Amino acid sequence: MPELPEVETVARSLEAGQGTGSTILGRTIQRAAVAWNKTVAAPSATAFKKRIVGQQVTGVGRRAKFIRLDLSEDVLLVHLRMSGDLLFGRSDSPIGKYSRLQLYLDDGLQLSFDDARKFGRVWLVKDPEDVLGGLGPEPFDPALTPKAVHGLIHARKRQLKPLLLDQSFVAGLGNIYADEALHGARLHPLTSAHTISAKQSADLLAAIRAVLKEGIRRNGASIDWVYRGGDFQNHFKVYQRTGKPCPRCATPIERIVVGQRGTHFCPNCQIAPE
DNA sequence: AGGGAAACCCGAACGC
DNA sequence: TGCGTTCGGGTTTCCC
Repeated sequence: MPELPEVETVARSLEAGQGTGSTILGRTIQRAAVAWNKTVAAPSATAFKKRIVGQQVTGVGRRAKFIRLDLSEDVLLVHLRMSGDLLFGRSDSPIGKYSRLQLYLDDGLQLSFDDARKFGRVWLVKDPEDVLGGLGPEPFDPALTPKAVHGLIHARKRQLKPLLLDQSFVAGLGNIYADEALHGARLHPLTSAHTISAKQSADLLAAIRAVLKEGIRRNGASIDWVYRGGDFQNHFKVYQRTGKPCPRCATPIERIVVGQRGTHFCPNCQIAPE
């Protein structure tokens, strides 16, 4: 077994089944501790613990913003929301101030779900579709051709920004990536979906993929005081850059609120709808 | 169908 | 220094 640091952020390595992901595979959950009841989506922390103990990790993966651990009987789904973190380390590591759930594995290993703001949730379900069923396609799904995307967008009479955040439309975009993608495609966040051209739909799809790729390459964004190791926040073009020059045309970035969400855009590159 | 608002949280950043 | 207030992230739920 590879030498382990005390704790290690696990989310990134799970999808590929590399590193921590492969280290977890095959291990059995010996004991579970729930430090914040609401972290466990349902039905109760006691039932959750009773059910998960004894199960073996048979697979790891991701769907949209959910981390997925396949267990021998059930599937454990983890949503980090804003401030959540999944940490892997030795079971004798001190329990963090914000630890909400600990899973003790064999061989002295521990998987811990930490979350300062208590927004994150975990689900233990027989059928992951109970939780994931409503999600739209993955942005990198090959079936999502420019033509298919244009068909989907054109069918919607909705502002682009809330549409991109709608997980049932396309799964996996958050506020940062929606703003950055719209800037990349030179589309104004308030544009009605059904008014955009096929070319613009294709540009939007390309921009979504480009922004996600860059975010992944930079290990994600560490915003606020929540540090997770990534540095994408130093490369935002519009997000949280109100008043600063657009990297494309130097016009000051503006901030508006759309669907209760802070929305950043360049008023010159991203032309407002009539 | 789409939009708006509130609720869930709490550390940080602000105003006084 | 120490209060009180506001903010924002993702999602669900409810209401117009």
